[in-house]
Parts: sequence; C-alpha cells; structure tokens
Amino acid sequence: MEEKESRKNDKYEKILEAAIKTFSKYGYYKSTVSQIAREAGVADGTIYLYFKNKDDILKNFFNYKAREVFSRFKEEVKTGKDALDKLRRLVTCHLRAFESNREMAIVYEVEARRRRHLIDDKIREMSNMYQELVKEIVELGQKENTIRKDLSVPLVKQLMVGAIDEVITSWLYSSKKYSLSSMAEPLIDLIVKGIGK
Amino acid sequence: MEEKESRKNDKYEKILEAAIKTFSKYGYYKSTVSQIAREAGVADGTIYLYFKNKDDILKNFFNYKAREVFSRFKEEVKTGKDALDKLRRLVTCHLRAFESNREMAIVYEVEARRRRHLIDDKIREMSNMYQELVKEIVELGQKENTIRKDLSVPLVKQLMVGAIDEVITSWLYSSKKYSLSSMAEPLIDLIVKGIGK
Amino acid sequence: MEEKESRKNDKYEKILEAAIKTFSKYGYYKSTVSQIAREAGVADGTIYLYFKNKDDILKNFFNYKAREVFSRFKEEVKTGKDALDKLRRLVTCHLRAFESNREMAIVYEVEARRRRHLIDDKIREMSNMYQELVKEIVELGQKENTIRKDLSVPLVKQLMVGAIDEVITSWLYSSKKYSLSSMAEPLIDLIVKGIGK
Amino acid sequence: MEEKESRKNDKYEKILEAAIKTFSKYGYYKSTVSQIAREAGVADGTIYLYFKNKDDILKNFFNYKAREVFSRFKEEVKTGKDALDKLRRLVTCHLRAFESNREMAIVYEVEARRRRHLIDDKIREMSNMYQELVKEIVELGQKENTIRKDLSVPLVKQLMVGAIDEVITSWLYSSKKYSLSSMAEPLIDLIVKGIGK
DNA sequence: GATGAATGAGTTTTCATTCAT
DNA sequence: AATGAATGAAAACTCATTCAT
Repeated sequence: MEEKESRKNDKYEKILEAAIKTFSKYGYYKSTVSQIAREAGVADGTIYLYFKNKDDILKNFFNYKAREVFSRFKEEVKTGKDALDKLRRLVTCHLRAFESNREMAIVYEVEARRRRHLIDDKIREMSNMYQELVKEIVELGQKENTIRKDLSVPLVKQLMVGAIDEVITSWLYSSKKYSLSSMAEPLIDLIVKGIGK
Repeated sequence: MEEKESRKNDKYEKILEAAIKTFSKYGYYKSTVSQIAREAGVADGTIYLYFKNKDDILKNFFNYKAREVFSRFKEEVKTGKDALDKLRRLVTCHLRAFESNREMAIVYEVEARRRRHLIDDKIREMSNMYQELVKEIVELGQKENTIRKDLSVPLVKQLMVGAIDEVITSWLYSSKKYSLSSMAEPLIDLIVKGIGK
Repeated sequence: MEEKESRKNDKYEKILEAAIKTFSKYGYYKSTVSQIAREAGVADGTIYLYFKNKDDILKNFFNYKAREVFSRFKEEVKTGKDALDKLRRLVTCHLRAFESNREMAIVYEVEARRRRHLIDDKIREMSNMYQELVKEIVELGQKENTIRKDLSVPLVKQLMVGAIDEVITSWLYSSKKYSLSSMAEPLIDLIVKGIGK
Repeated sequence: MEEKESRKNDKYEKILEAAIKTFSKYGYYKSTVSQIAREAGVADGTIYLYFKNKDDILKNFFNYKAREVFSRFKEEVKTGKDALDKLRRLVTCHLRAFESNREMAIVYEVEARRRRHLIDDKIREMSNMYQELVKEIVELGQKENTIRKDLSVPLVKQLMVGAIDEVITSWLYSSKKYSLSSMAEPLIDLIVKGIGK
C-alpha cells in the first residue's frame, strides 16, 4: 500500500518535473502534452490519469513544487531572531532556492507571476503567501524599531518582491557569470538603507 | 494625399489598438487573429496586409506604441535638473503613462518584460533603453553626491525597475481604488531612503 | 483606333507572357495572380479586365500563344511536297519552336498535355489539332506508298506525338548540352524505320 | 501481433488508396486533405499520423504503390529469353498493369511524369529505373543483332517511353471501348519495324 | 493502471476576386 | 481603363483530449 502510494507519487512527480523542464524551455503554450509525456517517459494518456488537463499541470506546479519551496521560506523567516535577520534569511533562501532550480525559477517568473489574473485562485493565493511573509517582517521591524514607521506596508511589500524578482530574472537571462545568491547581501543593504546619501 | 496617408495609418493603428485590447484581455496565445480583426472592424486577411503574422503584431506594439511612451521617459529625464529630480520625473511619468493606458500596460508587463529571451532583438533593445535611463540617473547622482557610491549600478537598476513594475502590476490587478500615480512619491522616498531606520 | 487596339493587345500579351514565365517557373497552382501582375508590370485588378479569372489565363495561352505556334506547324506541313517531307518539316519545326521558347514549352507539356480531361474543350481541341496533322501525313504516305498500310492511324499518331513530347521533355529537364532541333533527323529516322534490323 | 501489424498497414494503405482515388479524380492541387480523409474513412488528423504532409502522400505513392508495379516490370524483363521477347513482355506487362489500375495510372502520368524536376529524388530515381530497363533491352538486342546498331540508346528510350505513355494517356481519356493491353502487339510492331515501307 | 492511435475542433495563413476611387 | 486595398472563403495542419485494448 505504502509502496503503491509512493509509486503513484513517483509518476506524478516525474510528470511534473518533465513539465517544468519543458515549460521552462519552450514556454507553456508552445509546450505540447506529448512533449511532456516523452520527457517523463510515459504515454500521453497517462498524464490524464494524474492531471485533469494541461492547465492543471501548471496549477499543480504551484501546489506541489512551489509550495514546497515556499514553506522553506516560511521556516527561514520563523528561524530568524529579529526583523532584519528574518529579512536576510528570506532573501538569501529565496535566491538560493531559485539558483539551484533554474527551470522552476523560469516557470515561476514567466508563466505565473505575470499572469495572476488569468490563473487559478490557488496560484494567486500562493503568490500572496509570499507577500504575507514580507508583511510579517515589516511589521515586526516596525515594532522592534529597526524599520521606519512612516511607510505603507503594501508598498514595502511591492518594493521587495519586485526587486527580488527582477534580480532573479536578470540573472536567469544573463550569461550567469555571477552567482545569484551573492546578490543577497548587497540587495538587502539597498532595501534597508536606500540609494540616497 | 494627406488624408490618404492618415487613412493608411489609421488602419495600421486600428489593428494595433485592437490587438492590444485583445492581448490584454485574453493574453497573446489565447487571442486569435480573427478576434483582433473583429475588434478592429476589418477582415481577417486585412491584418496580413499590415503585419507579417501574429507575432509581428506584438513586435510592432513595441516599435510603435511602446517606443512612443519610452521616448517620453527620455524627455522627462532630460528635463530634470538633478539626479533626484530626474528620478522623480521618471517614476512619475512612468506611472502616469501606464495608468492612462491600462491595456498597453498589461501587454507590456505580461507579454514582454518576462519574455526577453524569446522575443525579438528590438524588444530587448527597448527594454535595455529603459535600464539605461536608470543608469544615467544613478551615475549622475553619484557625481552630485546625492546618491551613495558604494553600490552596484546594475543592482540599483534592478531594484528600481523591479519595484516600479511590481507597483504597476499590483495596481493592474487591484480593484483600483487608488490612483497609480499617487504611488510615485512614497515609492521614490522608499527607493532613496530605504526601509531601515 | 488602330493604335488603341494595339495598345490593348499590348497589355493582353504582356500579361500572357508574364503568366507563361511564371507558370513555367512555379507551375500553375503555385503561381499567384499577384506574381503574374508584378511580372507584367500591371496592377492585380488589371488582369481581370483582360481575363475572366486565373483559369482563363491558361486557356488563353492555348488560344493565343499556342495557336500561333500550331498554325506555323500547319503551314510547314502544307509546304512539304510529300508525306516524308511533310513529316520531316513538322518534326523539325516543332522541335525548333519549343527550343526557342522554352517557357512556353514547359507550360504546354506540364500544364496542358497531361490534363486533357481537366481542362477546357478549347484546349483539347488544340491538342487534337496537332494530332490531325499527323493523321493527314500518315494517310498521305499510305496513298503515296511510302508508309505501311497495315497500321492503325490513331496508333501511329500516338507513337509520334508521344515520342516527340518525350524528346522535348527530356531536353527541358536535361542540362541542355545538346540542341533540341538536332534530335529531329535521328527521331524521324527511328519513326520511319523502327528499331529492328 | 500479426494482426496488429496488418491493421497498421491497413490504415496506411487505406489512406494511400483514398489519395490515389482522389488525386486521379480532381488532380493533386484540387484534392483536399479532408476529401482524402473522408474517402479513407478516417479523421483529418489521422492522415498526419501516417504522412508528414500532403506532399508526402504523393511521395509515398511512388515508394509504395509504384515501386511495386515497377518491380514487376523488372521481373518480366528478366524472364524474357531475348531482346524482342523482353521488349514484348515489358510493354505488355506495362499496359496490363496500368489497365488494371486506372487511378494509379492517372496519378502516375499526370502528377508525376511531367514534374520530374519538381518532385522528390525518389521519384526521379523511379523514373530512371524504367528507362534503365529499356536501355538494357536495346543493348542486348544490339548484341543479338536483332536491333539496329546505328541508333542512339537514349533516343530509343525516349521513343519507347513516350509512345507507351501516350498510348496509355489516350486510353485513359477515351471512352475505353478497347482494351489497353490489346495495343501491345501493334505498338511493338511499330516500334520494331517503323512506319516506313 | 497504462497505452497511444484516433479524433476533430480550432487556428493561422493564403490568395483569387471585387470594387470604390 | 487602371489601380490596389480589402475581402473572406478555404485549406493545411496542430494538438489537447478520449477511449478501446
């Protein structure tokens, strides 16, 4: 039973990994179900035993793959001892996660973040979850008096999320001569202190 | 003669506007050429008199529509009397432009920014052009001593571009109870001073 | 009036020549009306002032261009003093005509001869006209006692027409290191004496 | 297993037969893929499981259908005991084959023979193969002293191929009151002895 | 569960033809 | 007569999805 369960999981994951690989290479619309099946080493029809349809594969990417990564973010934030430490840990962990899984990063950045309105509620919720983390940090920092009080929490959220995404995207399409995680410290410094003198 | 010229332009623009409207509503891939034609009030075949193919419509969006907006940015930056003024003008102008043309904003954010590698050189060039503006401002500010010197110009570029895009995207998918341009001042403040105390 | 007539003819012919050139290069179906118009130096619509439709251009090729050539054949046959002389003249004239107008030859061989059933009666009639010439020669030769009597006239017709066409077609697609008209004498010799000893 | 194999072949052949039927009726260009699918009793898309595209169907006709016929010709020529016997067998076999498969005959004569330059190498090779047979016979006859030596082999080839094709084509578009194979003997007689007295 | 052949709706694109100027 | 922009019907082809084995 246990074994059967894990077998099942095995195929579910294999298809999901294949999909990520394919989506990251050709984009969602130009990827065909057959391509994914071939990449996963299963028959076309098998995909429909694990997913409702093509769209559902993308949705599952978030529920399964991304949720896994995101929960690590949560963990890191929980571990941090104060707001700035939490912030440092979140950004570092985020960049490291995306650096070590480039294909996932591409699918997330290209196919999901920008399509919030088109996609499923689950995905939006996923996206919001991240933003909640940021909110948490900001509010804690304000209590701790390490973060300015005269600022709109949602805006800070947007600044951080936007900056991090842009750093990731730039790295994705660069020739990758630098490591993504090496950007963490300078980025945090910038977010905290600003560009002004 | 004058009239004929404007008529001709008329149809090119009409199709382009219809395409932007359609792309912004359904996304590039889910929009059909027939839909665009109907929206533009022309026959399907007419589209191919003005554009090589569906892809070419998107490319033209940048060359024609976006380039127009971007050159306004350039103008604003040129007008600013110092780095911080230039910065303020750029951000304000950017938010205003996207606020007044929501459909263009969606197509730009969703279909282009995230697809840099897939799309035409012209578009990449377009995208770079913006980043050059930011670079210009930063370097001027460093000379004027209003912007910190211990920072990587590309990273600042990423922070700013990312933050602005995120602010726009959030607004696009919000219920729009606030004006986008009202975000300019607080955003600039944040970028300049940071979140720290 | 006369001049206007000839002007008209001028454009009619120009289009026809352009069509032959185009058809010979790309084949009837892959040639577009626009291509023909461009080649002829007229507007697309102008073609429809001189021809009912695309098909009609092909039909006119036979009525006008080919008929002209074919009437020369008739002339030659009339001039010949006996059956074998007529035969020699016909074959020689035929090969010369097609040699000097390769494009017409291609259109005739490829687009017409093999499509007898698909095409207009006029074309079939055209095609038959040639075969009538052969018949005339054969029957005269039989009277003159220079051509065997124990043979079916239609079959001889087929032998000759088939052989001549094949010689032309082979030449058309050869590297043309030999002249087509040089094949006349050997071919006639073969038709008259056969291959047997 | 055996059955599955034959089933598979079944559909490939069914489509091919349907295509030949359709091509012979309307010509290659006026035949649509949908027509062929309907005729074959399959869905449009199914065609693309067995053939790369419409063109590929025509190419397969030669590789599969015609090659089969042509190899029978080879067999017959091999069987003949001397040049004239080989000749008789070839011509008779050729006419019989085309008589019993009229649709194939039309496609071969109309769509292929005249398009040698446009079509696939395979087809040209096919066409050459036949001409090689003729060459073989002629050269043997010259050794045996039953065929004249003062003649160009390529020209004889053209005479024969041209004549046979013409006899077939004439029959195809006739009301078919005579059998095609009945033309074999008179045709051979003509080729061997010529029309002269 | 797994397969993959078959489906057919849906899409892009072409091009002969028309018609207002 | 001449133009050429506009039309829209028609065609090839793709691919997500189904279902008999």
